[in-house]
Amino acid sequence: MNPNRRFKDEIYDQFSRIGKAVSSPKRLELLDILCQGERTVENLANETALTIANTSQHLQVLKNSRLVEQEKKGLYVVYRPAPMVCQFFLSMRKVAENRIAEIEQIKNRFLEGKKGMEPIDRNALIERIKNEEVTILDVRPPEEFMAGHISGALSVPLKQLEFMLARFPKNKEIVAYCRGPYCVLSVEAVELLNKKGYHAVRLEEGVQDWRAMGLSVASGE
Amino acid sequence: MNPNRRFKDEIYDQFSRIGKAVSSPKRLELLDILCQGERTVENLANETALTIANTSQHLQVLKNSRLVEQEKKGLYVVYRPAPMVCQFFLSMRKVAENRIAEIEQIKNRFLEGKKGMEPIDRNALIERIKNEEVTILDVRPPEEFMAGHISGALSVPLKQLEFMLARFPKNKEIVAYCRGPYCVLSVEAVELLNKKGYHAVRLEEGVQDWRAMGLSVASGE
DNA sequence: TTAATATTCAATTAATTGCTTGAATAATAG
DNA sequence: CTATTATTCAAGCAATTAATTGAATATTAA
Repeated sequence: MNPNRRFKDEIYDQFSRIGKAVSSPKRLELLDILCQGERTVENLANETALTIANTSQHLQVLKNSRLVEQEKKGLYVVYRPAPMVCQFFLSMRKVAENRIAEIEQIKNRFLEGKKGMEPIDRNALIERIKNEEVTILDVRPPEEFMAGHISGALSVPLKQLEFMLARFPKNKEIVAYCRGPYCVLSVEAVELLNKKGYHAVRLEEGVQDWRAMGLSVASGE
Repeated sequence: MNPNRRFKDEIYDQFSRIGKAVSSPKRLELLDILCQGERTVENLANETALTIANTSQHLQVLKNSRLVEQEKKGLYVVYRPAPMVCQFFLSMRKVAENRIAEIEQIKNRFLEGKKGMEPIDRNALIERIKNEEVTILDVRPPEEFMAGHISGALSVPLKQLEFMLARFPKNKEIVAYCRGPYCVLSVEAVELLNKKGYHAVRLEEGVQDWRAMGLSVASGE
């Protein structure tokens, strides 16, 4: 074969390894979760409703296409996204959200009839968050909060929200966020808060988005 | 099924449409070419060494995942990338280049023994281009030059290079570029120029990269 | 050592995909 | 109206892939 043709075939074949890795919905979900912080296989299997063996296989596909790295920690194997991968994922999500109309429809159908999920003036909300005019709750599991959270947010994992309700003044508005637009933790948090008489709204952005917008992110306690 | 689970499955399923579209090496090559400017099916088939029918099918996959748009112009159907798609492609290419070591190897093997292709000080070269200290040749087909080119470059399609040689002073260094690191037009141009006694080097960056670096791009004549 | 736990491996099945071939459609020119 | 050209459609084959199952491996704790 013509060496020029051969060269191109080989190069695009390598590029397609990345594409193949992100051509499976389950692997995309795994990547999305991993962008919140490293995880064990078992943990990822629970989050995604996959069997352990299947999760492991998907993770190995991701590893072979160099999108994730793996480290053995005692009895567990911990996976984490490779550098640049979360940016790439965001870029892919952006194309999908802008180009595929079905995504908006699915979101609307899911949020239909839920309180506090109505479209709001995003920029005004972000302004109020920056000015600390609202109480911000990070309702993800505590490890994820530790790995990185919106500056000024309180760690209130969804599971503990009900027990911690008393701490929040009823007259101050509450903004809950979690992993991003397709994570439902904050949806449930806002539902609960509104039922209990708080004025709560949901912030769709996750920490990754927040960082990508150039806003302040903290980590640790 | 649990509505939360169902929501996630539906969303990531939509995301994966983008991933599936870029999971085929041939579709990636098509996208890469389209990012240089719109093309007909026949033209794309020639560039990629695919049959017309097969090209058409790939283009329809790209269309169904909303990565390209189509317009009928007389007897021809013209395809072009949808907004944001070229940025996404660059982001994917960047991950691939940084994470997949085989790409560098394939490139080195291909360029092995060719003159003027040795690794050079990229930034110094770009500086000299910006300062117009070298003659810059855009060796792509003229339509692509029209659609966008590095400011100050001359359109010298590879096919006409031999006939236009006389125009260039032998004492001024020549820099040739084409579509990007995986396009071989500039490789062939540099080989020819060096054989004819010119001092020519290759710029790996294409117009897209040039623009992405914030440098000056012109279009038209 | 043995038992328990987390992960990976290997084999199987059903479904999907890429490519080829030849026919069908649509726009234009004579 | 007919012929030509560009593109798409439809059917079929070979190859690849996702998920399941049960067994194998590796690390730790008893």
